[in-house]
Amino acid sequence: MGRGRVQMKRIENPVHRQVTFCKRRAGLLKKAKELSVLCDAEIGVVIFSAHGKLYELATKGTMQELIERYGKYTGGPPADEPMVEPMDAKKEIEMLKQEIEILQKGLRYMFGGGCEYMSLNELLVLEIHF
Amino acid sequence: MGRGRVQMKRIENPVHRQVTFCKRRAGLLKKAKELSVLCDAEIGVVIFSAHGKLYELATKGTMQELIERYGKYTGGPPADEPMVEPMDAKKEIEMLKQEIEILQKGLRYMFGGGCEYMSLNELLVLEIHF
DNA sequence: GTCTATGTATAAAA
DNA sequence: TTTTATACATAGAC
Repeated sequence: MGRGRVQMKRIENPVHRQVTFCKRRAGLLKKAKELSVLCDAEIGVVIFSAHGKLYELATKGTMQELIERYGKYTGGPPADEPMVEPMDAKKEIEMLKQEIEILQKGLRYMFGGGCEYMSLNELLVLEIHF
Repeated sequence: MGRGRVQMKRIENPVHRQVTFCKRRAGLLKKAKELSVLCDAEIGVVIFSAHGKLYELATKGTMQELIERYGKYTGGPPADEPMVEPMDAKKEIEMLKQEIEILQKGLRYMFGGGCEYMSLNELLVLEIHF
Protein backbone atom coordinates (compact mmCIF):
# COMPACT_ATOMS: atom_id res chain seq x y z
CA MET A 1 0.00 0.00 0.00
CA GLY A 2 1.46 3.26 -0.92
CA ARG A 3 4.94 4.09 -1.93
CA GLY A 4 7.25 1.47 -0.67
CA ARG A 5 6.93 -1.77 1.15
CA VAL A 6 6.08 -1.89 4.81
CA GLN A 7 8.12 -3.88 7.26
CA MET A 8 5.85 -5.88 9.51
CA LYS A 9 7.23 -4.50 12.71
CA ARG A 10 6.48 -1.66 15.05
CA ILE A 11 6.89 1.74 13.39
CA GLU A 12 9.46 3.55 15.47
CA ASN A 13 8.84 7.11 14.29
CA PRO A 14 5.98 8.28 16.55
CA VAL A 15 4.50 10.60 13.94
CA HIS A 16 4.45 7.95 11.25
CA ARG A 17 3.08 5.48 13.76
CA GLN A 18 0.25 7.77 14.74
CA VAL A 19 -0.66 8.56 11.14
CA THR A 20 -0.58 4.92 10.17
CA PHE A 21 -2.64 4.02 13.22
CA CYS A 22 -5.40 6.44 12.26
CA LYS A 23 -5.50 5.36 8.64
CA ARG A 24 -5.34 1.63 9.25
CA ARG A 25 -7.76 1.76 12.13
CA ALA A 26 -10.31 3.42 9.85
CA GLY A 27 -9.56 0.85 7.16
CA LEU A 28 -9.97 -2.06 9.53
CA LEU A 29 -13.32 -0.88 10.85
CA LYS A 30 -14.55 -0.25 7.32
CA LYS A 31 -13.54 -3.75 6.28
CA ALA A 32 -15.30 -5.19 9.30
CA LYS A 33 -18.52 -3.37 8.46
CA GLU A 34 -18.31 -4.53 4.85
CA LEU A 35 -17.80 -8.14 5.82
CA SER A 36 -20.73 -7.95 8.17
CA VAL A 37 -23.05 -6.54 5.56
CA LEU A 38 -21.91 -8.60 2.61
CA CYS A 39 -21.93 -11.91 4.44
CA ASP A 40 -24.51 -11.32 7.14
CA ALA A 41 -22.03 -11.86 9.95
CA GLU A 42 -21.99 -10.40 13.44
CA ILE A 43 -18.65 -8.78 14.08
CA GLY A 44 -17.03 -7.02 16.97
CA VAL A 45 -13.72 -5.18 16.90
CA VAL A 46 -11.96 -3.75 19.90
CA ILE A 47 -8.82 -1.66 19.53
CA PHE A 48 -6.72 -0.31 22.35
CA SER A 49 -4.16 2.16 21.07
CA ALA A 50 -0.64 2.07 22.46
CA HIS A 51 -1.68 4.95 24.66
CA GLY A 52 -4.66 3.00 25.97
CA LYS A 53 -7.48 4.72 24.17
CA LEU A 54 -10.37 2.50 23.13
CA TYR A 55 -11.89 2.23 19.67
CA GLU A 56 -14.64 -0.23 19.02
CA LEU A 57 -17.18 -1.50 16.53
CA ALA A 58 -20.06 -3.88 16.93
CA THR A 59 -22.28 -4.80 14.02
CA LYS A 60 -25.76 -6.07 14.82
CA GLY A 61 -26.30 -4.96 18.37
CA THR A 62 -24.09 -3.82 21.19
CA MET A 63 -20.61 -4.93 22.10
CA GLN A 64 -21.99 -6.13 25.42
CA GLU A 65 -24.41 -8.45 23.64
CA LEU A 66 -21.64 -9.72 21.42
CA ILE A 67 -19.43 -10.40 24.41
CA GLU A 68 -22.26 -12.35 25.99
CA ARG A 69 -22.73 -14.36 22.83
CA TYR A 70 -19.00 -14.99 22.78
CA GLY A 71 -19.10 -16.17 26.36
CA LYS A 72 -21.98 -18.49 25.60
CA TYR A 73 -20.18 -19.95 22.61
CA THR A 74 -16.71 -20.44 24.03
CA GLY A 75 -17.70 -22.42 27.06
CA GLY A 76 -20.60 -23.06 29.29
CA PRO A 77 -22.23 -20.19 31.06
CA PRO A 78 -19.54 -18.18 32.83
CA ALA A 79 -22.30 -16.81 35.02
CA ASP A 80 -25.59 -18.48 35.68
CA GLU A 81 -27.44 -15.28 36.45
CA PRO A 82 -27.04 -13.45 33.16
CA MET A 83 -27.87 -16.62 31.27
CA VAL A 84 -30.97 -17.92 32.96
CA GLU A 85 -32.84 -14.80 33.93
CA PRO A 86 -33.02 -13.08 30.54
CA MET A 87 -34.14 -16.36 29.01
CA ASP A 88 -37.06 -16.64 31.40
CA ALA A 89 -37.98 -13.00 31.00
CA LYS A 90 -37.94 -13.29 27.22
CA LYS A 91 -40.04 -16.39 27.35
CA GLU A 92 -42.58 -14.72 29.60
CA ILE A 93 -42.72 -11.70 27.34
CA GLU A 94 -43.25 -13.95 24.36
CA MET A 95 -46.13 -15.74 26.07
CA LEU A 96 -47.73 -12.51 27.17
CA LYS A 97 -47.53 -11.13 23.66
CA GLN A 98 -49.14 -14.28 22.34
CA GLU A 99 -51.95 -13.91 24.84
CA ILE A 100 -52.46 -10.31 23.79
CA GLU A 101 -52.71 -11.42 20.20
CA ILE A 102 -55.38 -13.93 21.08
CA LEU A 103 -57.33 -11.38 23.07
CA GLN A 104 -57.03 -8.81 20.33
CA LYS A 105 -58.28 -11.29 17.80
CA GLY A 106 -61.20 -12.02 20.09
CA LEU A 107 -62.06 -8.39 20.41
CA ARG A 108 -61.87 -7.82 16.69
CA TYR A 109 -64.23 -10.74 16.30
CA MET A 110 -66.67 -9.42 18.89
CA PHE A 111 -66.73 -5.94 17.48
CA GLY A 112 -66.99 -7.21 13.96
CA GLY A 113 -69.93 -9.31 15.02
CA GLY A 114 -69.25 -12.07 12.56
CA CYS A 115 -67.80 -15.55 12.67
CA GLU A 116 -65.90 -15.09 9.46
CA TYR A 117 -62.85 -13.89 11.35
CA MET A 118 -62.75 -16.66 13.89
CA SER A 119 -63.25 -20.39 13.84
CA LEU A 120 -65.21 -22.18 16.54
CA ASN A 121 -62.00 -23.72 17.72
CA GLU A 122 -60.37 -20.34 18.07
CA LEU A 123 -63.36 -19.13 20.04
CA LEU A 124 -62.96 -22.00 22.45
CA VAL A 125 -59.32 -21.14 22.90
CA LEU A 126 -60.31 -17.56 23.51
CA GLU A 127 -62.66 -18.54 26.31
CA ILE A 128 -59.76 -19.84 28.29
CA HIS A 129 -58.05 -16.50 28.16
CA PHE A 130 -60.55 -14.17 29.76
CA MET B 1 -11.23 -5.19 -5.45
CA GLY B 2 -11.20 -7.65 -8.19
CA ARG B 3 -13.20 -7.63 -11.34
CA GLY B 4 -16.19 -5.44 -10.89
CA ARG B 5 -17.60 -3.22 -8.22
CA VAL B 6 -19.21 -4.62 -5.14
CA GLN B 7 -22.61 -3.52 -3.91
CA MET B 8 -22.52 -2.93 -0.21
CA LYS B 9 -25.37 -5.23 0.58
CA ARG B 10 -25.84 -8.83 1.54
CA ILE B 11 -24.65 -11.19 -1.17
CA GLU B 12 -27.67 -13.28 -2.05
CA ASN B 13 -25.95 -16.13 -3.86
CA PRO B 14 -24.97 -18.50 -1.03
CA VAL B 15 -21.89 -19.80 -2.82
CA HIS B 16 -20.57 -16.35 -3.59
CA ARG B 17 -21.39 -15.28 -0.05
CA GLN B 18 -19.45 -18.16 1.46
CA VAL B 19 -16.43 -17.58 -0.76
CA THR B 20 -16.41 -13.88 -0.05
CA PHE B 21 -16.80 -14.57 3.65
CA CYS B 22 -13.72 -16.78 3.70
CA LYS B 23 -11.58 -14.37 1.71
CA ARG B 24 -12.59 -11.22 3.51
CA ARG B 25 -12.46 -12.84 6.91
CA ALA B 26 -8.85 -13.79 6.27
CA GLY B 27 -8.18 -10.29 5.01
CA LEU B 28 -9.74 -8.65 8.03
CA LEU B 29 -7.79 -10.74 10.51
CA LYS B 30 -4.57 -10.06 8.62
CA LYS B 31 -5.22 -6.33 8.72
CA ALA B 32 -5.94 -6.52 12.41
CA LYS B 33 -2.65 -8.30 13.08
CA GLU B 34 -0.75 -5.78 10.97
CA LEU B 35 -2.28 -2.82 12.75
CA SER B 36 -1.44 -4.37 16.08
CA VAL B 37 2.19 -4.96 15.18
CA LEU B 38 2.83 -1.73 13.29
CA CYS B 39 1.22 0.53 15.85
CA ASP B 40 1.64 -1.43 19.03
CA ALA B 41 -2.10 -1.73 19.66
CA GLU B 42 -4.06 -4.43 21.42
CA ILE B 43 -6.80 -5.68 19.15
CA GLY B 44 -9.58 -8.18 19.41
CA VAL B 45 -11.82 -9.33 16.59
CA VAL B 46 -14.84 -11.58 16.96
CA ILE B 47 -16.73 -12.86 13.96
CA PHE B 48 -19.89 -14.90 14.06
CA SER B 49 -20.72 -16.25 10.63
CA ALA B 50 -24.33 -16.20 9.47
CA HIS B 51 -24.45 -19.85 10.43
CA GLY B 52 -23.25 -19.03 13.93
CA LYS B 53 -19.69 -20.28 13.76
CA LEU B 54 -17.13 -18.29 15.70
CA TYR B 55 -13.86 -16.90 14.39
CA GLU B 56 -11.68 -14.81 16.63
CA LEU B 57 -8.37 -13.05 16.99
CA ALA B 58 -6.76 -11.47 20.00
CA THR B 59 -3.36 -9.81 19.76
CA LYS B 60 -1.36 -9.45 22.97
CA GLY B 61 -3.00 -11.96 25.26
CA THR B 62 -6.26 -13.82 25.34
CA MET B 63 -9.69 -12.69 24.25
CA GLN B 64 -10.89 -13.12 27.81
CA GLU B 65 -8.28 -10.67 29.06
CA LEU B 66 -9.20 -8.22 26.36
CA ILE B 67 -12.86 -8.47 27.27
CA GLU B 68 -11.97 -7.76 30.87
CA ARG B 69 -9.93 -4.74 29.85
CA TYR B 70 -12.86 -3.61 27.75
CA GLY B 71 -15.23 -4.00 30.66
CA LYS B 72 -12.93 -2.01 32.90
CA TYR B 73 -12.59 0.73 30.34
CA THR B 74 -16.22 1.15 29.35
CA GLY B 75 -17.45 1.78 32.83
CA GLY B 76 -16.36 0.38 36.10
CA PRO B 77 -18.45 -2.49 37.42
CA PRO B 78 -19.79 -4.72 34.69
CA ALA B 79 -22.45 -5.40 37.29
CA ASP B 80 -24.39 -2.48 35.81
CA GLU B 81 -25.67 -4.48 32.91
CA PRO B 82 -27.31 -7.32 34.83
CA MET B 83 -29.05 -4.65 36.91
CA VAL B 84 -30.47 -2.57 34.09
CA GLU B 85 -31.59 -5.26 31.70
CA PRO B 86 -33.82 -7.23 34.07
CA MET B 87 -35.42 -3.91 35.03
CA ASP B 88 -36.39 -3.29 31.41
CA ALA B 89 -37.69 -6.80 31.05
CA LYS B 90 -39.76 -6.50 34.21
CA LYS B 91 -41.12 -3.20 33.03
CA GLU B 92 -42.11 -4.71 29.70
CA ILE B 93 -43.79 -7.65 31.43
CA GLU B 94 -45.70 -5.25 33.65
CA MET B 95 -46.90 -3.29 30.67
CA LEU B 96 -47.92 -6.39 28.79
CA LYS B 97 -49.87 -7.67 31.76
CA GLN B 98 -51.64 -4.36 32.04
CA GLU B 99 -52.56 -4.54 28.39
CA ILE B 100 -53.91 -8.03 28.87
CA GLU B 101 -56.05 -6.82 31.73
CA ILE B 102 -57.51 -4.09 29.56
CA LEU B 103 -58.22 -6.52 26.76
CA GLN B 104 -59.77 -9.06 29.11
CA LYS B 105 -61.98 -6.39 30.60
CA GLY B 106 -63.04 -5.44 27.11
CA LEU B 107 -63.91 -9.01 26.25
CA ARG B 108 -65.90 -9.49 29.43
CA TYR B 109 -67.81 -6.36 28.55
CA MET B 110 -68.53 -7.51 25.05
CA PHE B 111 -69.66 -10.95 26.09
CA GLY B 112 -71.70 -9.55 28.96
CA GLY B 113 -73.42 -7.25 26.53
CA GLY B 114 -73.88 -4.46 29.02
CA CYS B 115 -72.26 -1.20 29.86
CA GLU B 116 -72.39 -1.75 33.55
CA TYR B 117 -68.92 -3.22 33.65
CA MET B 118 -67.19 -0.54 31.62
CA SER B 119 -67.28 3.20 31.48
CA LEU B 120 -67.29 5.09 28.23
CA ASN B 121 -63.81 6.26 29.03
CA GLU B 122 -62.61 2.71 29.51
CA LEU B 123 -64.15 1.77 26.20
CA LEU B 124 -62.22 4.53 24.48
CA VAL B 125 -59.01 3.30 26.07
CA LEU B 126 -59.84 -0.19 24.90
CA GLU B 127 -60.16 0.94 21.31
CA ILE B 128 -56.52 1.92 21.31
CA HIS B 129 -55.47 -1.56 22.20
CA PHE B 130 -56.84 -3.68 19.45
C1' DG C 1 -7.50 -23.98 -3.87
C1' DT C 2 -4.90 -20.82 -8.03
C1' DC C 3 -4.83 -17.16 -11.33
C1' DT C 4 -5.41 -12.37 -12.98
C1' DA C 5 -7.65 -8.02 -13.86
C1' DT C 6 -9.17 -4.46 -11.28
C1' DG C 7 -10.71 -1.87 -7.33
C1' DT C 8 -8.98 -0.29 -2.71
C1' DA C 9 -6.07 1.09 0.89
C1' DT C 10 -2.47 3.66 2.11
C1' DA C 11 2.86 5.46 2.54
C1' DA C 12 4.95 9.40 1.32
C1' DA C 13 4.84 13.80 -0.14
C1' DA C 14 2.82 18.28 -0.79
C1' DT D 1 -5.50 17.97 5.39
C1' DT D 2 -5.33 16.34 -0.01
C1' DT D 3 -2.76 14.17 -3.65
C1' DT D 4 -0.34 10.58 -5.88
C1' DA D 5 2.10 6.42 -6.86
C1' DT D 6 2.09 1.82 -5.51
C1' DA D 7 1.29 -2.17 -2.92
C1' DC D 8 -2.34 -4.98 -1.61
C1' DA D 9 -6.91 -7.30 -1.49
C1' DT D 10 -10.09 -9.62 -3.82
C1' DA D 11 -14.23 -10.81 -7.53
C1' DG D 12 -14.74 -13.68 -10.99
C1' DA D 13 -13.15 -17.46 -13.55
C1' DC D 14 -10.86 -21.91 -13.35
